[in-house]
Amino acid sequence: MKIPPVKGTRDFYPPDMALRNWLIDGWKRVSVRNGFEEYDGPIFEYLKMFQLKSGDEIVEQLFSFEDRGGRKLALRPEITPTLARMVNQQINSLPRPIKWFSVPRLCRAERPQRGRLREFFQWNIDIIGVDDVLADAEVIFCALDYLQEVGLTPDDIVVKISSREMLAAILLSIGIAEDELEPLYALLDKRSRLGEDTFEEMLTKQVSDENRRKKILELMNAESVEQIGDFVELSETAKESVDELQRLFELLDVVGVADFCVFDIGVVRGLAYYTGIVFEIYDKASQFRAIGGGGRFDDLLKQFGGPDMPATGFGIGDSVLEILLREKGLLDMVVPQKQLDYFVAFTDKQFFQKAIEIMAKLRRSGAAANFAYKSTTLSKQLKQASAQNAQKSIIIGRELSDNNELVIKDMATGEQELIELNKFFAELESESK
RNA sequence: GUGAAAGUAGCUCAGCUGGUUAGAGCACUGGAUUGUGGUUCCAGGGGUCGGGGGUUCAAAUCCCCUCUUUCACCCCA
Repeated sequence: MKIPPVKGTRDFYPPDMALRNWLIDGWKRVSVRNGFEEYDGPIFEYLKMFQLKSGDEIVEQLFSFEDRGGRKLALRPEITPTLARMVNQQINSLPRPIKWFSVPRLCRAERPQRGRLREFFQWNIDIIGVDDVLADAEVIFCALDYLQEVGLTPDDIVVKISSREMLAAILLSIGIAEDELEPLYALLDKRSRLGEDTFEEMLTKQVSDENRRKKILELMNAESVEQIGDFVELSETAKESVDELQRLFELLDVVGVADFCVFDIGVVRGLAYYTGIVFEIYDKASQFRAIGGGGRFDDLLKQFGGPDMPATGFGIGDSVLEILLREKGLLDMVVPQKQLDYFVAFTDKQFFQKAIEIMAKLRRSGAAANFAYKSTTLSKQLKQASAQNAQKSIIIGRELSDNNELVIKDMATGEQELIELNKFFAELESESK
């Protein structure tokens, strides 16, 4: 019986695995140089943890199950609730600010499509305990630090930034009721995809007052933070949020990533727990779905039974990123599959034992070494050496039996040199130290 | 979850107005090459044509169901 792979999952063959590791190693390296420490949690949690604060969207996409003790569990669709749980558990002993990152494997029971799978990896970084917008700037910088490192430029990607807090303050100040906010967020989020007429039509359904409607439509035209005040009169709280956004853009300019960043009032985000600054990263042509996104979730820790502590962070998934990088040609030269330092070949059966002895010695001293299982011609063995990307081949033959010498062949240049056996290993030892 | 299109070798695809043992390129294995590889040449393995059912003398080809993928909704990594 042939069993197919499960819908929306991927098999990682060695070349795929090499790429995945390259991607994830990059995430980790950049996280560390930005001052973040790695953490991880379990791949499943109590179902109710995700039902609590993530919002309906995520809950609908949960893979959930019951264990033998009747516990209702779910595979994690995101790691932020786990982060909140973990931080809360040790909050009194953790030095602030808490700057943590993780590369969790996540599962969501969505309908699979290009760039959207049922199992994927996500790079998350979070700063907990800093309410200053400086933390939001740092988080955005960190994401862009990585994206730039892999070769993406402002011509390729854009970070769209807004503030939920500001949007709420403005909407409230023009007379929108508190309970009307959520559905309105959803509509505003969709605006760019709907087209002007449809958007106005749907807005009319939600906001009956024509005056308010007009103000919202005007507000949508704001192309920069500075312009917002031109379209609507700002309340005191709205003004504070606008100032905060303005400061964020100044900071992004100071750290040199302003070229990537734009203000976009349409960015609201689906997860329910976002409170302040929110952002999403897209390819410039808007050809693919969002590469990543994030924002402030100042209430989450408290909602999970912890202290009132501000937090901000982002997530970037592996699948859209990979599609984008491939399209931009940035994966072409990446990722050598197999890196072998030495391939040990022998010219005659009589040298076989010596060959595996030397191969074992190479491995013990830290070099990656392989050899041919079958005793075949030297030609065949060198062919294998090439196929395995060996940097050098060691040929064991009469030179060894006559003069105790190895033939070292550089596979890139084809050049060969003779070196005395003990001298070779002495040099190898000193290199590894 | 809703709507639409596609599924032929490991990969990219040809064949499809139904008709002899289903093809190519790349990849893979072996040989040409008895002490020198990445090139070339030759040969070989590999497919119940996504799966199941139906129509027919005859199905990769037509019909139905199902699975998977892709696209659009939905939403976002």
